Amino acid sequence: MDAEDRMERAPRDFEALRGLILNRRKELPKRLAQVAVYALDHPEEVAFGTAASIAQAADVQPSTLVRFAQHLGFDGFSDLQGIFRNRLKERTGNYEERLATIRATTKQGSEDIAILNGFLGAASQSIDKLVQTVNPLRFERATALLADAETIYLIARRRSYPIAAYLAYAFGKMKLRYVLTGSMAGLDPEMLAMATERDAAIAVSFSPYAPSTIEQARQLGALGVPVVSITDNAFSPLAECAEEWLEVAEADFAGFRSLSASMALCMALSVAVAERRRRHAAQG
Amino acid sequence: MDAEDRMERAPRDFEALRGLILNRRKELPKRLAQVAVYALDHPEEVAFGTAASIAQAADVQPSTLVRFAQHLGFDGFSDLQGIFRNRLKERTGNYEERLATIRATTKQGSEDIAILNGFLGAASQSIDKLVQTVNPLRFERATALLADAETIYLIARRRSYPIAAYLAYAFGKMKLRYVLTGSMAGLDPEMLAMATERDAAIAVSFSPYAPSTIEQARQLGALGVPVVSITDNAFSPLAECAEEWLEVAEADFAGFRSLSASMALCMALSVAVAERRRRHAAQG
DNA sequence: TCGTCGCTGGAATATTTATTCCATTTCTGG
DNA sequence: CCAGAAATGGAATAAATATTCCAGCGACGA
Repeated sequence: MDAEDRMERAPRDFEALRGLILNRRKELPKRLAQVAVYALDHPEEVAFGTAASIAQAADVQPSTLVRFAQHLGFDGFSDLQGIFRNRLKERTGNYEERLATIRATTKQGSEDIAILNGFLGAASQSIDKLVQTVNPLRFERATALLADAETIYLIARRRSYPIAAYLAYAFGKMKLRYVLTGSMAGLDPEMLAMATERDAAIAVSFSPYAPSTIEQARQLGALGVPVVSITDNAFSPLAECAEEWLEVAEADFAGFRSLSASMALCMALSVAVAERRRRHAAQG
Repeated sequence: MDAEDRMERAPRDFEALRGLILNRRKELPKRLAQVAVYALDHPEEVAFGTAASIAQAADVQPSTLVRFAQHLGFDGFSDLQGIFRNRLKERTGNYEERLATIRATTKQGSEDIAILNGFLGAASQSIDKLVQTVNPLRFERATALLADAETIYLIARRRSYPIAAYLAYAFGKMKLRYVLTGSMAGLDPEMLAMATERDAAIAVSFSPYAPSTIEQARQLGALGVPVVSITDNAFSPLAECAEEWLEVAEADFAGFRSLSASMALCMALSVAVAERRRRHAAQG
């Protein structure tokens, strides 16, 4: 019975395994479900890791891995792991193949896929470019400046607004005090008027620059509030009026500029600021 | 001397290792040369196999493998095998190249720069992974589904909210009718109740899933509104309740997951939908 | 031709890694 | 609320795997 079950159930290829896990997902006990999620989320780790390392990463006991495998009809964990390894083996030769497939698909007229590939390409390119061109010194100065601030004002409109929204989320998570402008119509000037020299601001805008971003950055600058700006060009009005500025040149596809590099930069900026404050707090 | 040699010689990445083996090839004793040839010829076997299995395949003794590794400056066979495994893990386009650049920068830099490089690396990796794993068919179906909708409801909270904010911007630009949820406190249910089968929705959420996103996606699903969801995992509640779903596995740095790939995917999705409508309008 | 030195095979050992087992906890149905 | 069943954690055990060691072999120089 048991052996028979195993014969019948244990899938021998990854897709079947994936399907089986997906089906069983709901009827799986807590820890086994945890393993299921981890396994499908981190197939490489499962393929290469040891039972102990995977168990630790998935926050279960090694024995749970074995039980999970047996539950699915495998002999043991090693048996299950074999499926994950085979998948990787098979896939390795296929990378070029896959790219070719994508290209072929594109040519044979799926415009949707062409667009997707275009944007992925643009994103990839933007990040590469940022890696190459980022000025480390400026990034450090910007971080230091923001780490010293009491409250950080976030200024971004239109296309750049998602970046400010992300910064707001991250700052909130990390307990850094911030104020997001542009949320309540018409009240921004009053809110910004309360900023002091001990605060700071992040202004984000790319050509064509949103007038209100520029205006508010200038207003804060006039109050003596140090402004860190993120923009696309040394001649940007934001570069002029900011105490410190960072350049991000996003590649575009079909006239739509990527946001990927700016997003990565801002994520790094927020974490770096939090980290610096933590260090500072620990020392002082 | 011996230890010093090891320090200097043992390469830490596959390309360097390959170069080293190629250089030494001629001055290597017979059996070790045999291993060298086999290793470069069957890197997958070396990555996955055990010392015994590889030894058998290469027609040498297991101890020869250890000697080979040590000869090259590694601690032992396992150490050498690690290089082969990492290569398979990281094998994605020009990713290795990028990482090399990043590593070089990181060494000479401060912690701030390390953080920046970490996020850029994660972004890069996420995008590469999306390129490899995206399901073109699903992307097309999602596009088609959204192109047919009258109004598109955008559902995303917390970390995913910036993505919805971007979609709102893009849809606005392209004159696609949309409704962004979560803006006015408490009125979402009433707003969503007005959706019909002729509309559609995009729901975005990553683990840990925001409860209100799930709830609203389910509410719309129950009304017969087709939902396209963007999530990180086949087990995501969003994958279950959606008519069509797209998987984005974002890499993380220091526990903060990148948004770059999701962003690129959504940009592509919005443009593809607009483009499809344009085509359709031209035809019909 | 002999002795030395490095290479090699293979067994012995050490180490790592998977698996099993059982006491304890957590569910489930009455 | 209680019994019984299922699931779980963690230590004990078994299995596998890598590494070390050494005797024998073969090349090379004296």
